[in-house]
Amino acid sequence: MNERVIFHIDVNSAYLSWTAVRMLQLGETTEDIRDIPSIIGGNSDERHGIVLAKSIPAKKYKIQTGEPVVDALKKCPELKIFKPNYKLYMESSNAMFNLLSEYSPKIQRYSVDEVFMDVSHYKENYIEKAGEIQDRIRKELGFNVNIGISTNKLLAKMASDFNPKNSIHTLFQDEIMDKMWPLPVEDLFMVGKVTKRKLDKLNINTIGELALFDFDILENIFKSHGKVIKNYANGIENSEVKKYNYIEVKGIGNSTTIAWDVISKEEALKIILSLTESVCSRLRVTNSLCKVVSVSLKDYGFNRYTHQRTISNYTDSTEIIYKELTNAFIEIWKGEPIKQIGVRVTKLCSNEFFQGSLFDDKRLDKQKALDKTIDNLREKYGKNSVIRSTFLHSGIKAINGGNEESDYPMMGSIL
DNA sequence: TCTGGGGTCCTAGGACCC
DNA sequence: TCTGGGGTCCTAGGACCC
Repeated sequence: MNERVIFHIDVNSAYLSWTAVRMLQLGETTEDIRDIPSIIGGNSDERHGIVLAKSIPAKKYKIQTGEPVVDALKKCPELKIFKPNYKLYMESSNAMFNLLSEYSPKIQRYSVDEVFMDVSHYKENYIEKAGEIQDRIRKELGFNVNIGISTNKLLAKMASDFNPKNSIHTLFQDEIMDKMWPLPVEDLFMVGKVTKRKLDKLNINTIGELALFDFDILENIFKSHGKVIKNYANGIENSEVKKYNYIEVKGIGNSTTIAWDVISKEEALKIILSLTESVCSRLRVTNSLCKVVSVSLKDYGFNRYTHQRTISNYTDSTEIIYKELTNAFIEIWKGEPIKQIGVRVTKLCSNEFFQGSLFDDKRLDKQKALDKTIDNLREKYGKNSVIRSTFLHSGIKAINGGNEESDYPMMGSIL
């Protein structure tokens, strides 16, 4: 079998870079926010905003992705904060994807700012091509990317994480020992906080130590995950670069953290309804139906619990799904103050097989027509053009959530 | 440090069937 | 009646990713 050549392209501080480029393009500023301490922060007006992306100067103040905006400001009072703009990110991501598509038909969007591509057809000149891609993205789109190169997706991804930023790195099989094995074990893809803690106990500190560790012991402790990380540490991974539109979405969900204590059933149900509205409209936009609905709650101790219910028939009806979620909520809520509420639908299928006979029921037909009409109005006049009267003066957003990023499927845990 | 929001996959236990 | 073993489905929770 011929060896493959895989690229992993990763945008350097994507959200911040894209915001910087747009501001310069619009002439809003002559200052490049990549050169000053700056962050993209979520919902800084509410209490729960966190840092989504940071500039390199901000990094010098030890500001970290994921930490509360409030804390970041303490570390650097002159920090400039910008709101996230997911529409812009999708546009930027699309522009990069289109450019990259010129180089290979086997191209997989892994997340909003990461792409895998199989470029095995560039036999000898792949390094040159990587340089060309990097230059073109910088000149035509205005931002920097890292490119990792190897024979499989895992190694390409590990390589694109290497420093410095804005660079091209290879990580072929014969380079694993030198370039990957000395790294701390938590740098390995799929080694998170919990796995790291267990590896500590085994005195496994580097990727190399994991690679050489006894397999039976790992399998005993980590079950199937043991095999995954042992293989990854040895650079073994052979999944295909999947054309992204072939991957189906497994579930659709939205959740929200509430700025106040939710202690009444009525209030909680209103929030659930607002989340249901956005989940169901996403369901209908993708021509999908669902069979399982679940509600998840987080209390103030940050304990999360979920409850799911199976519906007798596949549906995309806001009314039916909301009714099931209401029941699910009543069944689990213990009456304690709630900090976060989430709604999710799974067991999806395409609606094309369900048109006609199954919807002979006149009442269902009517509901379907109503949902469709509302979707159309919202698309035409904005999502708040039609809102339920229950939300008037409630202080709760009529439609909560949505996901501009999910116009394409997201990543899975297996590359 | 006091923690957003979107996902996927895996596991274990219970229900139910043959 | 109180006993097998295998298979599948459902549900809750946990771990990981961006």
